[in-house]
Amino acid sequence: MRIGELARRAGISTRALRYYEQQGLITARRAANGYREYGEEDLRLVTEIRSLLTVGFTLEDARPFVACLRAGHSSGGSCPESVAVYRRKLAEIDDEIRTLLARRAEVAAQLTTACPGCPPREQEKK
Amino acid sequence: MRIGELARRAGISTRALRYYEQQGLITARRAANGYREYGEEDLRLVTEIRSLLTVGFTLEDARPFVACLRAGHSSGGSCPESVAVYRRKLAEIDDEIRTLLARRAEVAAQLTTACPGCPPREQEKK
DNA sequence: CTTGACCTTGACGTTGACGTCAACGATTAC
DNA sequence: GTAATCGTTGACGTCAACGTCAAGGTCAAG
Repeated sequence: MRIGELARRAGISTRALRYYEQQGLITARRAANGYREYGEEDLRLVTEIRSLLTVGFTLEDARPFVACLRAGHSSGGSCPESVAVYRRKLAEIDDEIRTLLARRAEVAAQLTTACPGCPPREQEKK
Repeated sequence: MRIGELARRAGISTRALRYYEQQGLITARRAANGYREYGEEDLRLVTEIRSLLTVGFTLEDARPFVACLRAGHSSGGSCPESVAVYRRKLAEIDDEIRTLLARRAEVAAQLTTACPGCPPREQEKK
């Protein structure tokens, strides 16, 4: 399939696909006229990249997952490099959560200080 | 005082001060030679801006606080516009926290799916 | 007089993942 | 043949809060 079809099926733009290729995440063989030609396995790669991006991974983070899939593994996350990225990401997310909780407390404190009558408006915990 | 001294006392760069001025957050009278001249109240403004930025506010968010201080209030957060920003920020922070918690769960789930033997490594709740 | 420390206004670089032209060739439909 | 729809490679724009030159003026000390 060509780039337009892959883009539609993956739900992204052709620009994004060319960008991924430029970043070395995916490759495409070329038809005689210079058009990019993709197979089903490329859709798989793009899908993996997308799902990683939507949970906050960078393209750089996605590299080992793509490599894992291309190495023949059924899951992009089953290689040790991918697992390492998972762990690092979890740590990063935990850090951000802690930072945000601290900020929230700080802002709430400033609000009650500056405006003693204002209701605190508790956050519901899940 | 001139820009260098204000920068030192506020703990920021002169570039940042010029940037704040360019964004209309602070103003400076000019000496005969063109140098910016600041007073103690400007240090107060800059300090307010800084403390807001460090808790995740944008310069745009800081505007009403600066206006509040310049209007003569002892606290930048005691004006209704500032309180509105406080509330909006709290909502934004809560949103981000929720998003991050969802992401964390998602990533943890993917990790255990891709690597069933890997220890979950629980996050400590505070 | 000249160094050195300060100040001035531009103006480009940073970061990530693309969006959005521009200017052009290829293919298909009619 | 020609219009519509695809594809190609650049290359600049986006967003925030500055960092980092560049090229030059100002001022006190020695």
